[in-house]
Amino acid sequence: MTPQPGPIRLAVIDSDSGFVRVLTKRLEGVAWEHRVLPSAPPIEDLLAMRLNALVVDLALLGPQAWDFLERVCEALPGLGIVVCTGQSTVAQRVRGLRIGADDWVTKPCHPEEVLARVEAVVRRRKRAAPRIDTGPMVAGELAIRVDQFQAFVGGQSADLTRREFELLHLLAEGEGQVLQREEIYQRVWGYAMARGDRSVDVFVRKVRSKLERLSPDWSYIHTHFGIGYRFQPEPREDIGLPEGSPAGSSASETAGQVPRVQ
Amino acid sequence: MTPQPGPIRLAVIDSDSGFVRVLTKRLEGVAWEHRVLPSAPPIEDLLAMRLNALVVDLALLGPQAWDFLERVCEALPGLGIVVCTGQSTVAQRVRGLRIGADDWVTKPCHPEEVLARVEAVVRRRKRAAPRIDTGPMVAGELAIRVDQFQAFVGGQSADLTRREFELLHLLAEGEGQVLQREEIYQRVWGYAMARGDRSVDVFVRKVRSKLERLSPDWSYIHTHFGIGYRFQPEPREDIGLPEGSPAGSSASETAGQVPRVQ
DNA sequence: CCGGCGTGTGAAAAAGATGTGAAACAGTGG
DNA sequence: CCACTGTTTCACATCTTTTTCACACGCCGG
Repeated sequence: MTPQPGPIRLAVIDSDSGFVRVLTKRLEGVAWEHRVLPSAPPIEDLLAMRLNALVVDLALLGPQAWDFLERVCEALPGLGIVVCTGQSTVAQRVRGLRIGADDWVTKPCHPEEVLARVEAVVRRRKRAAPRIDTGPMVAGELAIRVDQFQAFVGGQSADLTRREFELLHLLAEGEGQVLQREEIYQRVWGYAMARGDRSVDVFVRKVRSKLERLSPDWSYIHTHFGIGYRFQPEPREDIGLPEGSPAGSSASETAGQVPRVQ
Repeated sequence: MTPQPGPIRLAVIDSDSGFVRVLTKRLEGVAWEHRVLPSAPPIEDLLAMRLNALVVDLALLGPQAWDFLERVCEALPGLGIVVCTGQSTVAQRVRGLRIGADDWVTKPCHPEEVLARVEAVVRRRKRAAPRIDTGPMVAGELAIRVDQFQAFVGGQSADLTRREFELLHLLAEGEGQVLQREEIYQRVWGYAMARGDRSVDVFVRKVRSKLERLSPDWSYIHTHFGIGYRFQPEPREDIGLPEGSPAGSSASETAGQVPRVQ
C-alpha cells in the first residue's frame, strides 16, 4: 500500500566480513543510514544512535547473547530487531522471538531478503504515525507545522526546541487522549523511561510556558494526576477572581462540570 | 517485559491437513481463538472476524495469491500477516514482504515457531497502534474508558483518581461476580493485603460517592457481608415507598439469588 | 433485645506527584 | 578552549492522593 518506508536508521552487529560487505553494498543502494558494529556495544550507545532497526548475529555474542537481546528489547521497545544468524534450532528461534526479537533469519541468506524483512518490521512499527496531510494542524490559536518543527501563534514562532516540539507534536496528535508519562517518554525520547525520571514534566513545563507567552488565553496541556498529560485546547477561564477570594480557594466546587484542569 | 500477549484471534488459510492438524493442536494449547479456512474467503469475511493475525499458505491460492495478499494488506492494515508456504525463491519472499506481509516462514516448519512468529508480529502491532480498538465498556449509565483512565456519565467525567479507577475497572470487568477483599487488594494494589486493612472499603466508598453524584438513580457496587463486593448496575428503587415498607424489604432476596443491596 | 463483628463515614496524618527555578552537564561551532 | 544552546538533574514548594484512625451504624447470632 505505502511501500515508501523512508530512510531507515539501521545498525548491523556482525563480524562476518563477507556477509557485512554484501549487505552494506545493498544498504548504500537504498540510502538507509547505517552503521556496522563488530561487536555488541553498550546499550547506551545504541540508545544514542536513535535507530529504527537492528540486525544482529547472536552467534558472535557468545553466552551473553540472550541477555543482550533481552536488555535491548527492554530498553528500546520501539526498535525493530532482526536476528540474522547461522544454523539454529527451533527452540532457539522461538526463544529469541519470545524474548522480543521481531524476526529471525538464517544464514546464509540473501541481503535483499534481510532488507525486506527489516522493512517489514519497521513498517509495522511506523503505522502508528500515518499523518500524511501536509497542512499544519491547528488547535486553538496554535498552528503546528511538522515541516518546520515549530508551532506558531498568529504567525509568530513559539521558538520550541526540537524535543519541546516533538513532545507537543506527540500530544497534539493524540488530542483529547490521556497519554501516560512512560509512553510519552518512550515515543519522544525513543527508549524506556527510567524510574524517577522527571524529564517529561520538565519539558511539559517548558512547552506550557512558551505557549502561554504567545497564547495567554488558552490552555493546551492538561495534567492527569498519577497518569500523565492530555492535549486539548481550551479557552482559559481565569475570569473572575474578582477580589476578596483568597487564591487558595477550593478547586472542588468547580469539579463535576469540567474534569480537573491544572 | 512481554509476558502476557493475551488471547490472540487468528485465522489460518491452508488446506494442508497435516500441517493444519498439528498447528491447531498447539493453538488449542495456548487458548487462542482460531479458525481454519481451506481457501481464501472474501475480504469482508476476514474483516468481520476481527482478527489479530492471519497465517496463510500462498501456494494454495494459485495465481491470484499476490493480488489477495495485496488486497488483504490494504483492507486490514492492522492485521498481522504471516505467510507460511513451501519452497519459495528469495524474489518471492521479498515480494511478499514488500507487499505487506509481516513474516514469511518456509514449510516444513515447527508449529511452535509459527506461533512465536505470530506472537512477535502481533506484539509489534500492538505497540505501534496502541489505541484503536479500545472501545469503552458500558454499564448502566456508566462508560468506563480504559484509555482515559476514567469513567463517564453522559460525557461527564467522574473524576476518579488512579486507584479509584482501577478498583472500579476491576470490579466492572468481573461484572456480576463477587470479589473478595483480599483478591481485590491483591489485584489493584499489587501485593497482599495486610490483616485489618480497610483500604478497599474506603475506596469503595469514594467510588460510590463519586458515581452517585453523576448517576444518582443507579447503584453499581454492592456489598456482600463478610465476603467483599460485586459490581452490577441496577436502577435504584428507593424512590417512592415513602413510608409503609421499611427499607429492609423482603428478606427473601438474601436467599442467594439476589444478594442484599445496600 | 443485646452484644459482637464487619462495614460506612468523616477527618487528620502520611505519602506521593507535580510545578518550579536553577545549576550541572553535553554537544556544537567558532 | 570558549561561548552558546539545549538537555538533564536536583532540591524544594505546593498540591493531590492514599493511608490511617476513631467512631457510628447495620447485620447476624444468641
